[in-house]
Amino acid sequence: MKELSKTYDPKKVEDAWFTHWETEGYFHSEPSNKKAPFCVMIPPPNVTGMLTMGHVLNNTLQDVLVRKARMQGFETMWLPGTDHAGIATQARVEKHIRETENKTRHDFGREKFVERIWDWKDQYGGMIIRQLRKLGVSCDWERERFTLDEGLSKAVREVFVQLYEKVLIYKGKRIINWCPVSHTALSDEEVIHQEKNGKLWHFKYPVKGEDGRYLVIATTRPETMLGDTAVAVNPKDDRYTDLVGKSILLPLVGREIPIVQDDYVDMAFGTGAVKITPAHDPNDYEIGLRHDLEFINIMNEDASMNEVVPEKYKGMDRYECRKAVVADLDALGLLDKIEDHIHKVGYSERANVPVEARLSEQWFVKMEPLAKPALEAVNSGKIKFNPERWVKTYNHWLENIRDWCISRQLWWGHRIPVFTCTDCGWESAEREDPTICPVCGSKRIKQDSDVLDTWFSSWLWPFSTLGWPESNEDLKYYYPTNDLVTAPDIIFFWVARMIMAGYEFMGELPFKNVYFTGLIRDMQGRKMSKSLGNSPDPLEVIDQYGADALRYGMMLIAPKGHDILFDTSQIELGRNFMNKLWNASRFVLMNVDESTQMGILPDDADLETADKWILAKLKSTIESVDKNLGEYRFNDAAKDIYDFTWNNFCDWYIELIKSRLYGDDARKKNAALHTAIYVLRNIVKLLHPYAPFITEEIWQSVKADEEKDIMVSDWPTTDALKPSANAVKEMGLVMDVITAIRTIRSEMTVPPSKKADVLIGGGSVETRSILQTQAEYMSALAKVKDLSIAESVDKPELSSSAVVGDLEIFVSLEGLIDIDKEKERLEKEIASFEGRIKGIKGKLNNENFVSRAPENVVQHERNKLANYEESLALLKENYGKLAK
RNA sequence: GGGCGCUUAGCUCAGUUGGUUCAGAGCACCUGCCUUACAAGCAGGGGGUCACAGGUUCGAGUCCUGUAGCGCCCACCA
Repeated sequence: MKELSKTYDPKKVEDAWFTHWETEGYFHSEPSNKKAPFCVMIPPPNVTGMLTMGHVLNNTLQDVLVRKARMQGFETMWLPGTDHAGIATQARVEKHIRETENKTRHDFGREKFVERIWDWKDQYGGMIIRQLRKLGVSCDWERERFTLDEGLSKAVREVFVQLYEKVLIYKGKRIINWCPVSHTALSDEEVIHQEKNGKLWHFKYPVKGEDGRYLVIATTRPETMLGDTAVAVNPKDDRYTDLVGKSILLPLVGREIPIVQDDYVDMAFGTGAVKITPAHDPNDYEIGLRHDLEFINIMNEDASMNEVVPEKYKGMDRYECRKAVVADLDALGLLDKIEDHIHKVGYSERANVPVEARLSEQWFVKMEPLAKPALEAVNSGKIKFNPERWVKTYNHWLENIRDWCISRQLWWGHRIPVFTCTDCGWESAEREDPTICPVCGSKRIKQDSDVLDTWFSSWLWPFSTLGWPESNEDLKYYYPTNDLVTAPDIIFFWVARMIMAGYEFMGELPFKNVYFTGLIRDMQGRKMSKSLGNSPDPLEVIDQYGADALRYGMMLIAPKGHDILFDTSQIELGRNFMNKLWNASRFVLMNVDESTQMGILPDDADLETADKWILAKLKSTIESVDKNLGEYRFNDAAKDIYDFTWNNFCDWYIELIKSRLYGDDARKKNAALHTAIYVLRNIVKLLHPYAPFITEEIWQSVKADEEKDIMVSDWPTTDALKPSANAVKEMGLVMDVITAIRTIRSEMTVPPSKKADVLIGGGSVETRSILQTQAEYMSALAKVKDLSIAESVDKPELSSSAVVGDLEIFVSLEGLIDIDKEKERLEKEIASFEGRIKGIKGKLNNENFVSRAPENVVQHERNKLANYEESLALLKENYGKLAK
């Protein structure tokens, strides 16, 4: 027999078990014709990433699903991997090179720089994968993929070509979101709108040919006036009717620009006159198109002013220029007024600086045709969202979907496979790099220099990782996958697009269920972030409490899809539970000897009420865990196991069997011990998906020799467990009596060492016989010396009393009873019963209740009333005896 | 401007089909215990008008309407 240490030390076992599982090949999956598949694709973390609490939550949830499925006999495959994260990774390496070598990417050139990123990736990247392993997650590590690896790159290229050929990918000159730090275009989803306190500047624009007459415009972006090519008013605005057709002499620039009419202009906002900068604002761009205006780009890639602006402003940063323009207009007497103004400013998701609207040529995916099947799949219920409310968000986005800007002016990523001939202008997207132009035969062929948005590879993840576009066994077997677990903040970036890609390229849904997690916040409700320093390092938490404690604690506080306020102290709960389980196991194992058989249930004839009771509780626990996990109620299932283990098994059952274990009757001892082992085996199995390490460790001591490791064992069933209503009822009674005695003892501060005589009177013959049978339990658990049970008993002179239903209980407390305390106790009890009785009487006196409520409900109230009244009578009687 | 969510004990939160202890858990607090599995523990206890106002119902923490506060998402008002 294996001796367990007194406190559980996760450090001693966790790494060893992980290595063992990996060596045994438990993580790996291959298509099987005997088993049904269960497949989960990890949301690939950024290759630059470090493990956060968000990852802990997300990956533990997946591991719970996966480990349970594996135990249930599915051929289970959880595919891990990382995302190349274009902007983030490139920026990281650029920073690294700037800091270590004081160089920029341009010092290297494209090819060399990309090589440097690969070097960096090999050296520092994928840290998060190693960290995930510390968490114990059971991914198929042999199948790890990277969005920029060869296979996935091939899938990306195939998809691009297909969409290009269907003209669902096109190149267009548009106003896009431009990040002035990363120097690239961004998609709409990569822009975060933040509310800011800004100003609304009112400028006087001189009307040409009308000396001293001005048109006052209002703007939040003074610096862009250098690129103004019109002023617009609403056609219905009669304040300005006479100005239409006239023009403005643009101050500081001297350009003559027209005054135009456009419905877009809101007469009620500002002055009703708007400056139009078609190259720097999406609305102005539309107006520019409608009125055939000039498009003047006044900025460089870094949002500094370019050479088309007047000399003075050239090279200025946009905000520096803003100050200068305002000052200069003021000096000219053209600043009318400045108002405070709250407005939304778009920030670059990655670089956290305001984005610039920029007119440029980019590649787009036409989304509307892809959205249709994706909408249908979710709304028909083929794909289920948990919680369901995210369907609305999903629908809203897809119903108003806009084309996806997929080109990025970066070097790190999948290069756009579009080639043009410099001689004849031929252009095409190609699966293989062409060497000569198929039209004119020229060898002067250029590939587009941009790369694709990172999400353009992520949206293929559920099938590109399985080898698509090659057809193969993996793809046939594992696709469509089962569950996707992800945070709701990437519902547009990723979830919706994966569904679209699934239907477009595979003709089928990519997964059947989506579980949206909550966001992890700190106790003040703030998002966890590096800059706030409020994000605990999961590895430190693991070091302190163990991976199981972290995982289990996290699951226990992770309600269904709500944000989570996280504090490390909450993990203590998990740690305490692991230790409790450890010690319960230790206790059971201390009683094991060579004759003990693991995994058998004793003969029915040998089972005592307590055994039947714990087995009945186990049965309902297994059922509840199954039900809750089936509904993605991870926290409820975790709580089921906790309550059963701690409250039923440890606090009651183990205490109840001690006398048998310590006694001489081998048969009784065996029944108790084997029941305890049976229950414990089921507990560790139920808990294994949540806490894989400790359960594997304990399992080794309670498994039969021929049994496999717990990770690949069978999920608990209730097949061998019979419900036992009698045992539950009987134990309930015994536990109530024990608690009543304990309460008296505690309230009278009887020292635990002191045993007391107890008299129990009243009740039915049946009740008394139950108590008589279980007398030993009461003696042991309530520290009773002599116990007498009779139909009627006389209250001992110096005693304290309690009432349990129609039973009265006297605890004889010579020398310890405090009459005043006892009086107070009973008065409180009496008041409590009187209150309850009053409530029920009120109900039963209500004619409507009696006539309209279901019979069983009414009957239940009547029973309750009768019971309470009986209890009250006994209480009053005893109180009367006390008073005299 | 639309949409979603939250409000239950001092704190963090459960509460699934309206009705069996449905007013709960953990932490914190109070009392007593190093009782040979566990002080990361054991036994007992105090503590809440379920945000507010209406409504439906025999019956509402639970369903409906409205209000307030907080939070999030989406949207081109300069």
